[in-house]
Amino acid sequence: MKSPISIATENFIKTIYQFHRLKGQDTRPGSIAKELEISSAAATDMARKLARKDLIEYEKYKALRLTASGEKMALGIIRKHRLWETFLFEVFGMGMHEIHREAELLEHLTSDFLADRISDFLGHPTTDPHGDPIPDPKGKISELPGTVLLSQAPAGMEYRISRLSGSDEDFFDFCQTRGLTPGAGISVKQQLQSPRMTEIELNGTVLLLHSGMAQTLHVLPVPTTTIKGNLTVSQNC
Amino acid sequence: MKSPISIATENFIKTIYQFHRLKGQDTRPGSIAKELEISSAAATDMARKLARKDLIEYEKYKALRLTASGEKMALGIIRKHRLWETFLFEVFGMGMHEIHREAELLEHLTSDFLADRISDFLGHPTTDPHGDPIPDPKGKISELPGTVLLSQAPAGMEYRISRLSGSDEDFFDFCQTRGLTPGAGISVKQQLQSPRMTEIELNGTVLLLHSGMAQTLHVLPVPTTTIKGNLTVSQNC
DNA sequence: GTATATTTTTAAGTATGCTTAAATTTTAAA
DNA sequence: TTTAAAATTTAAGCATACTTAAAAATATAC
Repeated sequence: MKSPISIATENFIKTIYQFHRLKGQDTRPGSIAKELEISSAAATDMARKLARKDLIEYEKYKALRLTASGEKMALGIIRKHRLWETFLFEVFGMGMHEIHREAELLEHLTSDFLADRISDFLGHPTTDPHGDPIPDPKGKISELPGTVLLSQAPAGMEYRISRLSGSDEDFFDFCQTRGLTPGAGISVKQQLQSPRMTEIELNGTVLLLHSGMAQTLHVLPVPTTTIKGNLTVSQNC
Repeated sequence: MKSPISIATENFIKTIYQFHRLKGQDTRPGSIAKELEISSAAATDMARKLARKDLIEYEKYKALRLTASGEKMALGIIRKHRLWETFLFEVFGMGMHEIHREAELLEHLTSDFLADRISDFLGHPTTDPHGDPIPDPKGKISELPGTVLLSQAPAGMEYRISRLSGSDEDFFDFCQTRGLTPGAGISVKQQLQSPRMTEIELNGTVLLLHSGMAQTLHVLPVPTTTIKGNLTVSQNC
């Protein structure tokens, strides 16, 4: 009696994966609940149910952890999400905030078959427009080692933007007009405390970003040589 | 307190619309239940709930009828379904049985915004690959007047295929190899009784179709002149 | 280290969307 | 027209996915 997987379950599993692997955030029921805008009680309830289905390892009062099968499911959903984002961006020319909103829905009713057709059509891309890696059909994902949050990047070094993990329109408008796109080269001038801000330079312009912003930008340190101009080519080709 | 529309509700409303308007079939709870593979009790239950939301007019023991608002909803879903089918067929080159299966899912999580983007991309098509009309964004649909089921088409006349309303792979394979596509010209030779069959000719070949088959093919009588060859241009351009 | 605050869990309850079984109504047949 | 068959409705029940409120456990502050 294998019950079909619900959208609620998919979102729950996906959120645990993202909080754990991508953001290093804690994965206790309360955090997941906040993200999904449900009560903590509902999250605990869901955790116990999914533990019975062997998707989550659950111990009272502990953080939630995905099982191998739960992780595989998460990667399948993320694959569909990122393929849709890439598709809507490249083929329909939709904006960065729009593609996320639509992919958030489509990911749940997309068959593995269709996901593969989208991937074929796009020429099997390895990253989406935000710079996030797209898992392969088997759930293999090539995370870039060495990527750090801009807010935690040591000052006095050169970096390349690897990801924009925000989701609202203003954020992407700002990034686009300033040239903050995946692949762009920047240098971090200073990490300021109280208020926490990050001073960066790109294209000869100095930007002072507040911590919220600096936490949504992921960067990759660039070996040594000076960066000239704004490289728009992705580092993941 | 407007509750969000569920997939179950959308399928229920859509089925009533299709049974009523497209097939002339009866729309009592039992018929809808059979189509959706749920119990009659569940269908009655759903009908009463949707009547409270003013999507259905419900009287005990009577056929179900959509309200204006229910019909508008149905047309919105059908628009998304047919846009997706057209898209998957034309852009991804997917087969007729595959596009239906995928559109059946995607239609439920597609925003009006995205539907319009798909329509833009395709150049605002008016019919899908089955020959079915695509409702416009306001729910206006241009049903072709005079379309009849092949099983009910008087013999001794010329017709043009207007729709293939089947859904399984074998059906479409047969239609494709025989040239039975929307726009193709045929002539009906005889309507046989016991067993009910329809004898047609197309491309100089005589085909004897059983009633189940002849009920899934919709045709449009052609005025007078003889049809030469297989016209593949749709009549809805 | 104890008190307090926070978080998690349990408990009780609700709406949706189904099920099966029994009762009722309608339809069709003899 | 009375009866039998078929369909619909009602009733009781279940799983999912939530809610709020109270209880229990954990974490933090003094």
